[in-house]
Amino acid sequence: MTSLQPIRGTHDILPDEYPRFAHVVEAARAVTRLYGYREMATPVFETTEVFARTSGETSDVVMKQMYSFVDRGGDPLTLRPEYTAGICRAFITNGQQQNVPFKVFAWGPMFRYERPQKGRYRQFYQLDIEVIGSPEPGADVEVIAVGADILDRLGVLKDCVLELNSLGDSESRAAHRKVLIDYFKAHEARLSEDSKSRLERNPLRIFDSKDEGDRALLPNAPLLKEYLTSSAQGFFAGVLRGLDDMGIAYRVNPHLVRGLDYYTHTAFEFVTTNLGAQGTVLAGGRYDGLIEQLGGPPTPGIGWAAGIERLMMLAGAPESAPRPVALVPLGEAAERKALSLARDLRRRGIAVELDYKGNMKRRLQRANKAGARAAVILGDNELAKGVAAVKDLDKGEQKEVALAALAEALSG
RNA sequence: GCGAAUGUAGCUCAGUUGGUUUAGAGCAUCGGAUUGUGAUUCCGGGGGUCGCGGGUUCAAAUCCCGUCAUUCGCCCCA
Repeated sequence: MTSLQPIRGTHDILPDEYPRFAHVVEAARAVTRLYGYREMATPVFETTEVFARTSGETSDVVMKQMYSFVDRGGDPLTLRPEYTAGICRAFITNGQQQNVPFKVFAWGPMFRYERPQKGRYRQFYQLDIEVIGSPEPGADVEVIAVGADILDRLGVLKDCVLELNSLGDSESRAAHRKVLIDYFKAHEARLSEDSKSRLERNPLRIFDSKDEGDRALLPNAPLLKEYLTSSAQGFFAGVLRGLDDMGIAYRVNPHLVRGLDYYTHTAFEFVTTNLGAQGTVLAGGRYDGLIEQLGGPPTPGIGWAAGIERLMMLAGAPESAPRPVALVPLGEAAERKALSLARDLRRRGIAVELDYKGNMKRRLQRANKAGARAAVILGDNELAKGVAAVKDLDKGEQKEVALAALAEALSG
């Protein structure tokens, strides 16, 4: 099969659409810079181990969503399904322990083998920030604030709700997990099929279930928050206090869980109802054990990821690019003169459209379509006088300008 | 992985219960009216394996089966 169809779940970003994409990245870049984050990038693929070990062997991402393959050298590799693991790997292998807190911003394509639908692709783009090496609740607050500010800059914060929860430390989670499984096991017959499979995998997920039978069991189910150690409780209280101090609105959702196993303490997501079934716009949490799992020294971390396509769907159109001027030479002498003239104007920072062929009518039509603000008409008459006819394409007014004064006349 | 809907020109769509020998429209595109002036108008041109494959029929864009893709939902997630 040599079909030219794009791979399922992939999509092209054509020039008409790209400014919206760039607008999202620019907003994130600007805000993260204000908070002292530095931009970086990592490879789009890693050894499979990097993702398998960190995301959790039983997570959906590892079990069925990874694009994995064996390369010619026989190594098992995987296209990154998320950014955090790769950045942590980079932190370790580049010896950045001396650089904590390691505050970074990154963006790029991610790959997940899923059924595509609105706001969900197999190759999609994410924004990502991480703070590695800060164990304080203040880091959680800052990371959330960065997310809120980016959403605000894009004009979508007002359509989002920040939900958060504490997943506690590993001690809290282990204790709770045990009671929770016992509780649901006792009522296993009433659980939905989905929840039965969630039981061993990620019992917390059952709290999210939409199934009637599952929901009936929830009121009496043991809540994680009752099993939080006092230090975990204190940590979460610190995060909430910081959000209050910053004036960031939130809703504590005791049922909030994350899909990746490495999260501890704070888990949060900005959700919207404007995206159909894919309500999550920006989500993340703390992952204090992750670096150690990867083979690094015990190092805390926190971060989030946001789907660029989802943000594009919510955000308004960016400001349009500066309008060019169109050069319209008539005749061979003028066409030759136009080459150097166009280059000179461009060097002075003026965007110039210059067609390679066509009569005047044709070129003016193209100038119009290119959104040009003015046409610079250059024919034998003008050349002889050392001027150009500059036509304002909005007003329709035309006047003669000396070639030497052209750049100045067009800068205004 | 599961369920449902939809695939006709570059785009948006029409195509009546299968039946008028070349499958239509608008927009877009190209050319001309106007070889030195961009809205508009007028005239004309190009562009279609009717998603793909098979089947039923005298006859299929239309009915049936399969397949691929898209969309929506479930699962899950950004």
